[in-house]
Amino acid sequence: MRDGPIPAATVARLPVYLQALLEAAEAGVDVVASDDLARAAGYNAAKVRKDLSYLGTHGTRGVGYDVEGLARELSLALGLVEDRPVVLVGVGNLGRALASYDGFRRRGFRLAALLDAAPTVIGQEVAGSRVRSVAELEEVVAEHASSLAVLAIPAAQAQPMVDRLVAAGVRAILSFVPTHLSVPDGVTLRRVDLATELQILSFYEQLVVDAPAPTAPF
Amino acid sequence: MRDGPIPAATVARLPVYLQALLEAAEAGVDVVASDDLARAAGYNAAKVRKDLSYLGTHGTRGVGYDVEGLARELSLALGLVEDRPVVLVGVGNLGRALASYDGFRRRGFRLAALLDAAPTVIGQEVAGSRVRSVAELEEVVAEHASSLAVLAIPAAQAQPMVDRLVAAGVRAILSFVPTHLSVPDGVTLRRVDLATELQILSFYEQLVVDAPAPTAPF
DNA sequence: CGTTGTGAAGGAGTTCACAGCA
DNA sequence: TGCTGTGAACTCCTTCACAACG
Repeated sequence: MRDGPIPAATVARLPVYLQALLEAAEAGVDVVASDDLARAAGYNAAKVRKDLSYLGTHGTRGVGYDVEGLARELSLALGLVEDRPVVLVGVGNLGRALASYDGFRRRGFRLAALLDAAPTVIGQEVAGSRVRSVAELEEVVAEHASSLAVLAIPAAQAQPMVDRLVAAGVRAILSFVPTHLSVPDGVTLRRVDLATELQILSFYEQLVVDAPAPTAPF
Repeated sequence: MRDGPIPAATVARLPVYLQALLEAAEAGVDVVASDDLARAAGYNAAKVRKDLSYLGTHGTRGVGYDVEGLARELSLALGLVEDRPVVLVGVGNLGRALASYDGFRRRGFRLAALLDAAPTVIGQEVAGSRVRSVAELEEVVAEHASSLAVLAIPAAQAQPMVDRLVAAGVRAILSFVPTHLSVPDGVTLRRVDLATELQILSFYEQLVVDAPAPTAPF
């Protein structure tokens, strides 16, 4: 079981397992077999067991995993012990949406501050918070002890902003900026690019149309 | 070079290359070496060359790749020859944001229709379109010949909606629903879960804090 | 008996390293 | 000479298959 670090591919699945477990708990289930969890998460049983084995988790042979206990272990592994303050930089269309999106709140994150550079936006009330000036970034990060930031600003201003966030103490950034951004070692950046996702889908959609029918002679 | 299908990992990077090439073109560059492209996209030169080789692309040895030509080839490979009509299902907080997000438009997609189930939302003007009833889904898909859909509705209604979209002729779905959804063979579904992304970041952020400093006793 | 936990096998993706060509 | 294109080596991830065990 435990030896080196948890593989990145496994880490990316842990939140999915957690979500599936919370749904199971909601439905009154209190034990799940790896196969049940696999079905709910969209993977397969072997993968589920291997993934969970990295946590040193113990299910019960012949029975399965305790839903509540496993959910607790996953939350702990992910560092979700309390509501984590997140700073959102960029309150344009997308930023505004993210601010209103209650999925963050429901899954353990609190948007502690909204920042923007535009004078017309600063001072506005968005999703129950007053937008502050990005000039106050360093104070805001310190004030809330935020180590997570969400970035939704234009590409041109993004790299300097990343550098400022890192200098201010942010250790992980979720970027919606459609450009490569560099961070130093010890800081994690994940990029979500919505148009890229559609383009990937476009590739496969088009493939299916072009390809010969895989089966059946009509 | 070309043999079997293009690896999924490569497909997921093609839009990133395309984006980098468009930026280069914007900046007046007309030839890039694999190393330049790698730097711009955040990968490495060997990966770039191997990826492009699957397209049967030919750069010029000793010189590099023609920016405009390669961008055209990538667009073609991705099926981005024209503005593709996309149907958005779910005009809540997130859906509203997606509707207003101009990244889709700028990168070759047109939100052809916005659909929702809530009577209070139907008929509203959102991002310049009138929201239509989800009851009209089948007509709307046929009308615009949309093969792509974006799904931003609550988890509870999601699977039946996926089934309806597929039955109506949609071949690729970008889902923001935080649950596993099944699609038949020949239909592609990509899931983007914003809270999951933050949870993954949380894991790494917390790791760094717990780990001993990797170098230098400062 | 049923399900976990895990070595071992297999497959996918990445990187190396260099021959081939402009 | 410089950079592409690509087999081969390597690393990472997934799946198999079964012993271990409640």
